[in-house]
Amino acid sequence: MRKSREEAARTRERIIEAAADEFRRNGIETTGLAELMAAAGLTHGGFYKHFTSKDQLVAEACEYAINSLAKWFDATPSPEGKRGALQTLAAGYLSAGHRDNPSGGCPFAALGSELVRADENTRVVATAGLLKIIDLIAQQYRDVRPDVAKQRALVAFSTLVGALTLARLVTDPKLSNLVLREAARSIGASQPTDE
Amino acid sequence: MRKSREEAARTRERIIEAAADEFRRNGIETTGLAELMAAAGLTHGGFYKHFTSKDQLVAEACEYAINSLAKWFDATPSPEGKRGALQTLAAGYLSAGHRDNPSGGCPFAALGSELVRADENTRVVATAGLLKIIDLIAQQYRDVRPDVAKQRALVAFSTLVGALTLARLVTDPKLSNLVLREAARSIGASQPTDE
DNA sequence: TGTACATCAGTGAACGCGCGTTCACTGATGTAC
DNA sequence: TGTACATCAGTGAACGCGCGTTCACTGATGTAC
Repeated sequence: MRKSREEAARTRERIIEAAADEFRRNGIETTGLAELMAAAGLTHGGFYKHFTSKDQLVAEACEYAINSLAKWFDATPSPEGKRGALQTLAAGYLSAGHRDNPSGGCPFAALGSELVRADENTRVVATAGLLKIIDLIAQQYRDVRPDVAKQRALVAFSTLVGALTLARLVTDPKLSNLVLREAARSIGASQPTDE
Repeated sequence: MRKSREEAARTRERIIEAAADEFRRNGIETTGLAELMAAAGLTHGGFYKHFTSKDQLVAEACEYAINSLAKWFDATPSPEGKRGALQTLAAGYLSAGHRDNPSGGCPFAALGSELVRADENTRVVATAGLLKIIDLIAQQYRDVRPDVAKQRALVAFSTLVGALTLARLVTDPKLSNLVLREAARSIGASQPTDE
């Protein structure tokens, strides 16, 4: 039954990816290890060959999810049409697609209130990840001092996370769309277009 | 052992209050009924004399918590010193006290990502509650049309919820304070002072 | 107003269930000579 | 390069535990006459 080193490393990565998806879709506390290992195509017994505890996996899955978000933030902002880069970024984050598919999306929105109660290590990872994200957003605020850009980025990201969370929990689709639209508009307005 | 009708009604209310507190402090899925009933000074067996299921309690506790928030939003906004009513409201919501004591505070920030996965009835209650809160905030945007005020209130509340959530999950106290401060400043700036 | 009976709020033990974690086992992979 | 042995990734059963829920019971409250 033993697998080669490379295959084992790939398995480990597969568990992290499955965990990142399942946690964001279904919640951290609500997702069991058996369900998770099954999603990775394994039985639950092998889990502890790769991780020392669920908490360790939570931290690594959180890191993985934040890195995905950072990659997206880094790749997205090429201005399209009349929109500036920041508008494009906000529109993508606050899209119906992102709202309706938490699994591949922002872990701060999908897990925000759960992360508050997560163990120290996970919160340290989340803090470092947040700073990375803030830096990427801050780069979109040109023509202002770096510390001002960071301040604006913090506010913008707060609005993004809050709006996506509210848009997801609301049962009225029109209200949900309104939240997304207005938040996107407000962030777009905070930085004038290149026109 | 039987209690009078009034006492039973008071017990029911006590359970709801304890649940609203414990859920916000400890999470919905993470808080057991036994723990909850103990917090209300009862044994867990009696729970089903008052509620048909945990889900029903979740919905009622959520409603209770939102009503508390609405009362606070309704009572707070008397401008103090140089601040306008909206600034005062944002400063209170984004205070260190609120951040450090989720139990009596905003359920959208404390439970946001859990409410997304809550049962239909709870989300309906949360949606109605959100509309009430938005209306109260919108009243602070004078001199604009009501629909514009509602749009601004939605954005402002998104920022409040997102900022408080991020401020709570971060392990660095300075960063946490910065998030609160900048979000408060941005909301204050969206409506000029009365001066 | 007093008595007899029904009601039901609250207790505490018990239910099945799924959780995170452990463990004996399997057999392909890696290592030593 | 070939053989013998150690390693260890993955399996599947089992562990104790706490969960939401049920239930028989208690005894004060409420109701009927």
